[in-house]
Amino acid sequence: MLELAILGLLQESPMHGYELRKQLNTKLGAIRAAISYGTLYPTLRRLQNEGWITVAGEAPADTAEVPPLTSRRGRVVYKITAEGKERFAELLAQAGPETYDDPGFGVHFAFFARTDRATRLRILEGRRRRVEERREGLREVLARAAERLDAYTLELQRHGLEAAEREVRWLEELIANERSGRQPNQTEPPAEGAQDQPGRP
Amino acid sequence: MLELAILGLLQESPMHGYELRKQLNTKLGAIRAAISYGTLYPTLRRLQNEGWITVAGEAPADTAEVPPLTSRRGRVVYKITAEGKERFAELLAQAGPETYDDPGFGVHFAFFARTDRATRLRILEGRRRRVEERREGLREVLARAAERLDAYTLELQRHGLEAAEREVRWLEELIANERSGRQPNQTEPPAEGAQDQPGRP
DNA sequence: GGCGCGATGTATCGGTCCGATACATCGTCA
DNA sequence: TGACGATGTATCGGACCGATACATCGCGCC
Repeated sequence: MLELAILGLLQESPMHGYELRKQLNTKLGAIRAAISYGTLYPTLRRLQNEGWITVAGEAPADTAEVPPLTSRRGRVVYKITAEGKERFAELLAQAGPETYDDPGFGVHFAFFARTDRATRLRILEGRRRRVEERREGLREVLARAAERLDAYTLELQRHGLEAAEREVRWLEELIANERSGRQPNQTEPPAEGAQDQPGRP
Repeated sequence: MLELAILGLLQESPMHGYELRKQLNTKLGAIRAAISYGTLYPTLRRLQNEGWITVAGEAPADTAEVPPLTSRRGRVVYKITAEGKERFAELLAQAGPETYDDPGFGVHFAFFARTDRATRLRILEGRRRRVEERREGLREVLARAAERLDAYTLELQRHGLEAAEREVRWLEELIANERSGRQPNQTEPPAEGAQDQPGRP
């Protein structure tokens, strides 16, 4: 979940916590509201203990990616390790849990550019199945228990049903695109160097 | 959150945990996937300690609402207290936290039939403001950081933006309906006895 | 000259909720 | 008789959040 996102962003460049949170929010802004520091810092420590990331003291001026901004002080810069890259690939390949409202799908999707097509298809189809199940559940409630629910609850179910139908259509489109080898939109694939190998660092 | 939903359902009739979970799932099916027992039972105990609910031993056969099904055994039937009803009204009146992806709005909405119009409008408008903020944030990312994100991440943002726009329209409609005194759909108001007083038991 | 104020930056704490798991009873169908 | 699924209660570890605390920096305003 958050572990996957952190490793994915640190794979692009080392960062300190504050910057990491900002990038996390723009990358995952469509999924979750804003990641909390009460989650971020303990998770960073856990990743450190597991050996997936290391701290790189103060921000070194020799790295062109991170402009030193002001002076050197408090900032703790995190950097992914070789084991961390393996862990990232491992997390990328496995789908999240079976629940509908799990944000794991969105996080996986946000890193689809680093995933191979077979895994993308597997995850998209798994998601589609879950949303379809939810859709059927809502339809059943609306068809069979409608008279026992008040107008507001019914309206809520209708809205949820419409959202589920919409997401299924979206997923169908994405799956069709994947099968025909196209990108999700008309944009050219990035084709930059040294980040197209999903599994082996 | 869950406390509000439990008190709301127990207000209608006493229930044991298993049945409570089922009704919770149909009532809130459009919001959350399925409430876990690891949440339900500790919450029930907490509500009991606070005095909002009491356990009613075994299922009494004299209550017409709860058919005894099989024999009397393990089942723990929960019942709301007078203080619990006050607590329910108090929770109903106050809006949830300020975050976008909080399920509190949906739970509130599911009990709108028990809320007065002013509170309904306040909650709907608060929700609209939050979704609008999220929508603006996504638009900004799509307008200003699009070239730094890959095609999949962009597609995710687009889908999130569309969902946000859609929800704003939905909320506008609901707000307009509230202002003109209509129900969310064309259904007649229930008009059953003794449950139209939102605040005072 | 100085003073406040918002952005930057790290960190903890209590609480909510989830997924997995365990265990026991009941009715049904083979 | 015995396997199986539905019913039913319960605990445990872990993920994540919201509030809070605290410190520094640059900038504008008086």
